[in-house]
Amino acid sequence: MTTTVEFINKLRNSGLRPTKQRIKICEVLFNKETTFHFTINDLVKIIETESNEKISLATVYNTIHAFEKKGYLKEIPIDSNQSYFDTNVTDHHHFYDISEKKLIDLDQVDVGPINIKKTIPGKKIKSVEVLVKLDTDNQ
Amino acid sequence: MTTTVEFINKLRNSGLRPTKQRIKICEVLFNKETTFHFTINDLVKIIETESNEKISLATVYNTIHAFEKKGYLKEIPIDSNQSYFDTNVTDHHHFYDISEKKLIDLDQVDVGPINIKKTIPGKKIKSVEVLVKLDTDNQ
DNA sequence: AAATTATATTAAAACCATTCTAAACTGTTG
DNA sequence: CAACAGTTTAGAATGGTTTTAATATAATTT
Repeated sequence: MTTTVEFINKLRNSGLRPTKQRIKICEVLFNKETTFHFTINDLVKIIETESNEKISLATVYNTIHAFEKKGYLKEIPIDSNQSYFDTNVTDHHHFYDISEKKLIDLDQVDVGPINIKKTIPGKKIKSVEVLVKLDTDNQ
Repeated sequence: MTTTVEFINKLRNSGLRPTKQRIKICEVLFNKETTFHFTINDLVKIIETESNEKISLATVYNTIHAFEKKGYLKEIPIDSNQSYFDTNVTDHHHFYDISEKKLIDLDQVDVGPINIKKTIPGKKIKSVEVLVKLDTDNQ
């Protein structure tokens, strides 16, 4: 079970003071049984439904960005005008269901090892992400 | 050498009439020795510099979307609020240089075969894209 | 615990890539 | 030439994200 103390640690590690709003964000993000994908709008809706209180967009963006920077969240690259985030920060990949605009986790095992054979001088690889786009299969 | 006739074909295939503006877009996109990556803003700048005439954003977006739909261009998924396109429509992948915000092609050979072992009922794979993010290597 | 300082929250405004709109324009056809 | 269909355009609208500046809260100092 995740405790409030852990949330406070995550916040402090991210350079943020533990406030009521931020702890609420933590509860929504990190107190679930499974990891999940979300947009900022999704998140705001969940928070406001669960807590029956409004939260400012600025606070949410602030906190999410700090968490992402620290590695407590991952942003998933999709060619969309909306950012998708993942509370699953282990190394893995994604299906993207185009028609439903939904993400589905793809374990590393389901993709196999990827060995990038090209290098760029002065640059090092930070991440390798595979995005598999899915279409409806109308045979 | 690419000719105007080919541009007209591409346009007609994409359901667009060949107009002066659209042919200009084709010249910028398809009359280069190498393929390249661009944002809409990049493209507009190139067009206006090369032709010394203004072009409307709406025209550019229209044309680019029609080409993308038809497969004459590819959109590259990056976690950004800006869309990146590629005139290289062969199957390949990308490096993304985070600090310079630049894309670099990664041939399939440089990545190796990717075999997705998971399937989703009723869905078929439309594309498999690998994005390798690069950081500055300050040992 | 009060006072002080530093940081957070907020609503609203600003920003900016993209899309939409409605009027003017172009080209084609009868 | 008139009528029609599709095109271009500037500017407005949209929508996700960021910034702002006033107010509130948390942390630190006394």
